[in-house]
Amino acid sequence: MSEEKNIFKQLFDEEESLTEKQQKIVEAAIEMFAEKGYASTSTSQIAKKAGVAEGTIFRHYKTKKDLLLSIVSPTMAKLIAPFVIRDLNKVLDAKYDRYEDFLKAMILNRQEFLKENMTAFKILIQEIPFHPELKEQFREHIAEKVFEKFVRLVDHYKEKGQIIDLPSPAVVRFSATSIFGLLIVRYLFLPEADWNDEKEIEMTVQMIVNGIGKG
Amino acid sequence: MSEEKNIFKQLFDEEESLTEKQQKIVEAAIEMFAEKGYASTSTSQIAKKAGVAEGTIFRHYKTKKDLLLSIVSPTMAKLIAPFVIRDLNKVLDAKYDRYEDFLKAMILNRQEFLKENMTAFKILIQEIPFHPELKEQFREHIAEKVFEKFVRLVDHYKEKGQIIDLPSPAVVRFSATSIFGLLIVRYLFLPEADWNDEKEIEMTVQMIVNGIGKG
Amino acid sequence: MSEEKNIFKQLFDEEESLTEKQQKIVEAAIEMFAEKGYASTSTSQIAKKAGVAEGTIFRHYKTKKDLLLSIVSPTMAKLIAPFVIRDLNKVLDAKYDRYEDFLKAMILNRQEFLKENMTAFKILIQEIPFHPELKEQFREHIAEKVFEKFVRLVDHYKEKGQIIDLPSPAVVRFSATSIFGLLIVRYLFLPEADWNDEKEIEMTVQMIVNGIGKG
Amino acid sequence: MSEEKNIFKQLFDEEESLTEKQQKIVEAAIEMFAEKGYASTSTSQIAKKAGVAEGTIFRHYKTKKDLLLSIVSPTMAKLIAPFVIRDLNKVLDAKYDRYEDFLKAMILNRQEFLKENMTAFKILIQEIPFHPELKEQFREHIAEKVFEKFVRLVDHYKEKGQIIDLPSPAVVRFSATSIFGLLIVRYLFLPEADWNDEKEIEMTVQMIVNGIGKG
DNA sequence: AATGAATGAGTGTTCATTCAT
DNA sequence: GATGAATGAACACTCATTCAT
Repeated sequence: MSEEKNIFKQLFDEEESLTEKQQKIVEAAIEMFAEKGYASTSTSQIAKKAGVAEGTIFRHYKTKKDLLLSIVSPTMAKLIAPFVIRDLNKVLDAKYDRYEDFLKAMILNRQEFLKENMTAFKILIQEIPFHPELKEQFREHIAEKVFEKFVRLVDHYKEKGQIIDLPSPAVVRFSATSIFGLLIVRYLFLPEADWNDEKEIEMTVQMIVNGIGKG
Repeated sequence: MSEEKNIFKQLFDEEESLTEKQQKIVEAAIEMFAEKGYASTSTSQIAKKAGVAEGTIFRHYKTKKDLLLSIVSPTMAKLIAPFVIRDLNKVLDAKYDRYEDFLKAMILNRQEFLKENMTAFKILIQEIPFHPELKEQFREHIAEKVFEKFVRLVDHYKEKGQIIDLPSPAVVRFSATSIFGLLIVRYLFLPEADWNDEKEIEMTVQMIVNGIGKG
Repeated sequence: MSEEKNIFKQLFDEEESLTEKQQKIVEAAIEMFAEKGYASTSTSQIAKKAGVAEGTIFRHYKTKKDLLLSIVSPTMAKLIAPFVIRDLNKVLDAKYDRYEDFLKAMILNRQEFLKENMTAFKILIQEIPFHPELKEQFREHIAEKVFEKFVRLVDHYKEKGQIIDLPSPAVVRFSATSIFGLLIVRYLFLPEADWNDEKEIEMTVQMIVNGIGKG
Repeated sequence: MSEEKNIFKQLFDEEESLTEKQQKIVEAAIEMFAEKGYASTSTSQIAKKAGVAEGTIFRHYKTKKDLLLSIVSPTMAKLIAPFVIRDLNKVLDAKYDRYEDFLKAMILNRQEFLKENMTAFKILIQEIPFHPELKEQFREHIAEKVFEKFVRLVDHYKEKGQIIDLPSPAVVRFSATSIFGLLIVRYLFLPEADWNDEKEIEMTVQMIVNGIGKG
């Protein structure tokens, strides 16, 4: 619980009190980390791109890694925020009768977020493998909390008779990789292709729910 | 075409003529690149782990990047090898009546490969974003050739009446992300979990083909 | 002469007009300079320890070295103060018939001073070798004026027949190093040992006087 | 015991296997450390003065501090070497009937050593206060072993009736500070003055012995 | 008077690469 | 073929000092 609070406190602290220079540093860092990777981006390059002195970076962020985490931790927190609200099931009951509707709503919602945080998200998934702290945050928040919530959610729709009798973890994995597959292809692999987003989502949800086989 | 030749030539060159020291260098490099990333692994660390002098690395590989490519390019080539054989369709006709069977066979086959080349594969997907040459190789070989072949393959099964009438690229994307989703979760996220591989594949193919909806 | 005035002016300036913050800065600086040395102590560390902003230090002391000198120069001045009074010989005639008595009185007096200014004294002797200004002050005030005065003083007691016929400079050096040897061992090397100060002084004076005394 | 071995192993290892560049680095470092102090000497300055690349320093010495210790530890070891030979007392019995003779011999011997290692010795005493490892070495080797040996030695001459009945530690301290007082004044304070070394030693020994001698 | 953000030169150290042996 | 000493540019980070508030 305190962990959760922490991650969200970081989130808001940062959002508000960023000085102008700090803002520029973060922007430059995001751009460069995404393009060349954290390890291959030097603080002097960030400083130059941000138009500040190199020392200024270290006045705001104790280390280069601090700067990375200040970008990537809040992104992870915001990414999973919709799933850690306390009464998710109530929302679902009230608003989404069908798993299909829930999926569609969720994809749209997260797509909106990713569209605006694509670069930070890219950094997040690129750097997770190299930083134990990130791995740990990922494990704790996503692999455990969100996954578990999602499993219960699938159970919920199973009880309603909407989902076939396969193990819920497998269903969750299948749903999740299909969704993230779409979003990653859409925003990371081929971001400049001409997409009809709504239709792609529609089709993806349809394939998840109905599969691609005939009759 | 010459690119393609290149990639395969490298593949076989390497396999055969590796001296003992070279073998040790490559092994050490694979282990460290996977763990800490290319940029964060120093040639001196590789040399130490391989038990050779630092200069020896540069006798065999002109640059550090050469060493990376000697690991990663053949891996990409081998990974997609089954899809670039000239008469894939004939094979399919002869052996796999149903898309389902093809999928199952393919997943099993690639799983076998990944199991033995997991570390190199990990490096491959981790480093692609940071190296234009790799991006280009990926684009040319996978995003174009393999994807295209896959699309024709889906068309093939569509004509047989086995696949619903959605745009083939969407179907391919869906199939591919579901499969890679499984393999990545299985081998990269949770490699030490207790998996019943055969059953997972079974279920995944079933979900791709039938979806998760009821009735 | 103007130098001398300077050194004493500083001495009193400081004593009186120190603001509260300034006091804290000086205290923090003394503590840290003694422990880690001038060069290895950063102004930011001093500021933090003093509980003031870094800029505040530079409002009171133009440079970091100014801060050092404001600590060390007055200490040197006070240390040698008893020797630069104009009519030392009269005092001696009036009060100390024997060299022995003079030595004992002097050691006791300087010991009192060192006990209370040990840390600043430590800084003084540690930093003298690295700062030309301090070397110069030392040379001018101690190596010349005080030494010369001491030589005349030994001559004085020689005339009284109390000191053997060795060159006065050698006698002075011997007396001085014996005394400072005691004080340095006592206060810098083994400050927390259990000392019987009076007895140590007694013995040291006895050894010096036996050494150079006449029958 | 193993400590002792260590310190002497360093001593000889180093003496022999120094490459030409390493020799130059050490020479440059000694010169600069003595002049400006360890903390105020930068590795780039050392490199420049030694005529090598900065990286070369770190090929031979893992850190800047390693370089310091490689200079200063052997110096301390050699300085105290004559006192840690196993059968010091036998030597004394055989060669020096009188404390006076022993003192004279020892001063001459150590003076010879200091003359040739003055700069390293200067660094040693300047840096001891700032480096816990050096403090510890000093405490262990000098403050304990050598001091203790010296005390027994004074006891030895006391039994022979040559030294007055004052506590041996005080006698040792007095002798030692008088001797080091001479050597420090001679070699550090006023190295370029015109000294009659033999006569100074003669006088100092005389004053010490008169001071603590019997009859 | 006091602050603390900003600076840019400088720090110790690591790097990929070269080359004489 | 293999070595490892040597390089100098680059690295993350710290420094004393300035100045607008």
